[in-house]
Amino acid sequence: MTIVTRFAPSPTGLLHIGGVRTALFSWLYARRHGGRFILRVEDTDRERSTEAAVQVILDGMQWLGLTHDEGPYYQTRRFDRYAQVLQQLLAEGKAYHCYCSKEELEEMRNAQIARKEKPRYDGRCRERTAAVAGVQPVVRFKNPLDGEVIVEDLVHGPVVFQNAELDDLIIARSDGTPTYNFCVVVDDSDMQITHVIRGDDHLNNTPRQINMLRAIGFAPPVYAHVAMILGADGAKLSKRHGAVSVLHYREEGYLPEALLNYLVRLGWSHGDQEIFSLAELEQLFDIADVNKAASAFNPEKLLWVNQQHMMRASLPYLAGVLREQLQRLGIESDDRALLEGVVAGQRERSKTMKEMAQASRYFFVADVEIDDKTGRKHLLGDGAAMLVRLRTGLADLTHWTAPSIHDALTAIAAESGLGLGKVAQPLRVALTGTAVSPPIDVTAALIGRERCLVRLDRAQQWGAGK
RNA sequence: GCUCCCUUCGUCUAGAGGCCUAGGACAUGGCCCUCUCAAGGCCAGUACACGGGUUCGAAUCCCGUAGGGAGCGCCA
Repeated sequence: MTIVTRFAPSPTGLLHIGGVRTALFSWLYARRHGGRFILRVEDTDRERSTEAAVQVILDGMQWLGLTHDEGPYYQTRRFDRYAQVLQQLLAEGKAYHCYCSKEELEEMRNAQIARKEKPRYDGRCRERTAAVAGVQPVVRFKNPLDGEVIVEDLVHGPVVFQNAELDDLIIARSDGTPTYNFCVVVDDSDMQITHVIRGDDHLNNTPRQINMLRAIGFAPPVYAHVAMILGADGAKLSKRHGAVSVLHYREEGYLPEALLNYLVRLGWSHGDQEIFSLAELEQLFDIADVNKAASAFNPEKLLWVNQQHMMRASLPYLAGVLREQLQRLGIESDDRALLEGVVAGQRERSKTMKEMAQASRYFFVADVEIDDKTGRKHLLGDGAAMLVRLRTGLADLTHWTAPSIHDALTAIAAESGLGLGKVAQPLRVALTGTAVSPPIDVTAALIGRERCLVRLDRAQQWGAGK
């Protein structure tokens, strides 16, 4: 049997990390078993669905590399099919028209709540044979009155529901449009979904869906309800901490494989391993190993995972990402050698690619601006004298490479009777304008002889002006 | 209120009766390395929600309690 999974977001809000994680689980599960992964957009709520939200889903999935094998399907384009199944259910007596007014239903609910009962439709229109004049009826599914439904859940194990707890839910509104639970059932059956992996807020809907699936003659799929992701403070995820569009993480300089790695570790693990490539996950991931409990989103760990991936990724790949991040800062560069050199020098001191770009301006611009406080500390007095020595010592270097620059600097330090720090810091400030950069020899090599000498001159001028 | 779900360090997790005086990771503190900042290495502190059972033995099994979450829409 071919495994078929699906990701079925509704384009009413943002595609955030919670949705991404269930998408990842579905995608991984299909990959792992050589199955198919379907993308289905549940846009039946025409009031709240937006084109922009659909685009974020599509762009986000593409950025993450969670490619679908089928779709995207849109529920709004399948209304004919839903109507067809609806007619079939009505004809077979498995669904019925309900003429109850909203006021009547409201009254019923209030009475039940007053009696401390679970509010539910009592089925009063079940046996009605005649239409009520002037009322456009809704259609309700005839749920079994007794017996039980067992949801075979891959993460929770079997979960038992009594049919008596369930009521006859509305599957078509009075305007004829189908509702969520009904569409899902028709789609899952038509698309021959074998494994439904979704948030556990749907666990309670599952027995109803199973009953409907059976009514239309489809063997229910296997379910896996995964817990939601909580905010860093343990409260429900909100815009404050992470409920932002997944594309936000791209802007912030996270690598997609790192985000995925972080997300998969929320509720899943493989021994003591923390860092996984996508290829490894395809081999190792199993939905049955996913935890039942909700987990909190930890931004610090995401940062760490991101850096781990940065330190493992290929230079050409990261150079491309750095180039994009620099563009966001208004810096253009097509110098692949420079970009790769900067990545190699900066990746162990940057948590994100955005941070790397921000800390690497001096490699790409013509001139640097010397931070006043830093300059005063390193470029005046002994520092000023060192600038002179550096200028003469570096000007005639035969080869402008990190090793030869390093040799020249240690020679200057030795003959001055100073530590390397007294030599490197003035140079660093002169070249970068700041007190922080990759190893000074590497930094100088990347900036190049011409710009280095110019910057040394400028630094001297800067000091003279103080 | 009713139904369902969940509960190991601050956080993510390992743990499927003895290997647990509970392991790893992030974060935190200290030390080492060191031209800055990092990265890396070493060390430290901190957890089985609570109460009963079952058992020679329980984080692991059972039952309660407490706490948290979800659902109960002509929303998805």
